[in-house]
Parts: sequence; C-alpha cells; structure tokens
Amino acid sequence: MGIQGLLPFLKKSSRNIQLSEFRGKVAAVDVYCWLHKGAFSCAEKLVKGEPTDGYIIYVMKQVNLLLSHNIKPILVFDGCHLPAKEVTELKRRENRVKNRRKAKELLREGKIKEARECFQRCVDITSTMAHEVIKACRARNIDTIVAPYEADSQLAFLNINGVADIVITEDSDLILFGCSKIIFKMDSNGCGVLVEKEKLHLSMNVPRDKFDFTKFRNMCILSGCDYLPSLHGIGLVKACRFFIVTSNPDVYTVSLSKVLNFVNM
DNA sequence: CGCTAGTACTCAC
DNA sequence: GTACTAGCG
Repeated sequence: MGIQGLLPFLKKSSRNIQLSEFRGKVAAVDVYCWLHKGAFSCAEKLVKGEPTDGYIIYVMKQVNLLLSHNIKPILVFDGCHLPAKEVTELKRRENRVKNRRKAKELLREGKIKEARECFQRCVDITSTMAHEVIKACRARNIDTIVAPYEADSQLAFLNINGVADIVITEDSDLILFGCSKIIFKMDSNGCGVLVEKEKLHLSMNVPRDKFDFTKFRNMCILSGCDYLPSLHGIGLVKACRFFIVTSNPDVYTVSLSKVLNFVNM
C-alpha cells in the first residue's frame, strides 16, 4: 500500500517528462509493474494455465522503448517475500481464489466481459513468468537482477550508489528509500512523471537548507504506513505541519501528546 | 479543509 | 501498487 496519497502530495516536486530527456542514462526498472500490466492482456490464458507470451511481448516493448531512446535498462525482479508481509500476501491469495471461482462461473453463464474482469483480478505474477522474461532479456543482452527480497530496496541501492541514474516504478515507497530521480506512470509513448529528491522541500513548503530527509521520512511514517496501526485523523498534511515546527527530527522520541496537542485532537 | 474508505484501474482489439 | 471521490469530523 505504501504511503497513502504521497504522489499527489509531492506535486510541487514532480514534473512531466519524456524519455528523450534521459538519453545516455542508465535506468533501474521495477519489472513487477510491467509484468502486472502485461499480464492484463493475457489474464485468462495465464489463469487457465494456457501458454502465452503476451506479458513477455509487453515487457520487451517497454524495454525497446528505453533502448530506442538510448537508455540502458537494468531490470530488477522481486526475490523472496518479506516475512513481515505474509499476512498481506495471504489476503491477496484468498482474493485471487475468490475471483477465479467467480470468473469460471461467469464464463459458464456466457458473461464473457464480466468473466474477463475477474480473470484480470486474479492474475498472479509467478516466478516462472519472471524467468521467461529473464530468458528473453538474456537473449537480447539486457541486464537483469533478482533482488534478495523485494525489488524496492535493490532499485534504491542501484540509484543511491550511482549504478542507475533513474528508477522506473509505480511504487511511491522508492521516494522514502532515498532515490534521487524516479519516473512514475511511464506510458508506451515514453511520457511519465519525474519526482526528484532535490525538489522534495518544495512540497513541504520549506527552503532547501531547512529540509531534512529524515524528517521527511518520519513525516510519512507518522501519516501512516503498512507496518504499524496508524493514528486516526493524521494524514500527510497534518504530519507535515507538525514536522515543520518541531526541531526534533526523531518521531520515536517525541512525545505522542505533543503530536496530539499540535494537531488539536 | 483534510482524512477515510469504497470503487475503478493497469492491456489492447 | 495506483487515482478519484463522496461523506464525515
């Protein structure tokens, strides 16, 4: 789920871009996003276990788009699931099974269109699919990496250490992980939205020298994240107001009553 | 005004 | 994973 409403909140730190701006650069790609989008075109076949290369075609189309702009892609795949997210994973699996049953039912009733929607809702990106894409990349000399766990941190590592100039993803968590340049919403035309770390202070309405990345990260955590139950009535706007006035950047040592008092609750 | 929760969406013919 | 929005405090 990430941080609710983070991207809209960072509007002042974002701008629309075209891939041609990044000629000669290296891009670390969150392939899961492309796999998921690609799987939409062949959802029924995937769920039924019928052979299809629809998702491979889509991923390679996106890879070719980068290459056509002289951008070098590094495709990063997810590895193991984090034990901390096992509950989420179980819920998703349950949801897939439910939609799968419904899809088959609708199909028997001849409701093709409705069935298709259900099939799309229960596609699972398997490691077999990932491997098929890796094989296709190897054949074309495209770099691929399987992250130890989730791709997020691997993508951030590549960006922070200068291996990749930009990260391409749909996951706003990459901003919190400290990436310098991230492209969201990349489409088949090569358009997208760029969020830059250097511009984060603009969305928090503070001058550059007053901006503290740790404060920014803690502001996001205070607004609510996946790992803790969140404070009711505290979103990004109120969390931001609090961190602008507090000199203590550490959300853990600051007293909860101070927070509650500040936001008038 | 801002937060929450529910709904709809990603492809491509 | 995302965006949008009605409804409510």
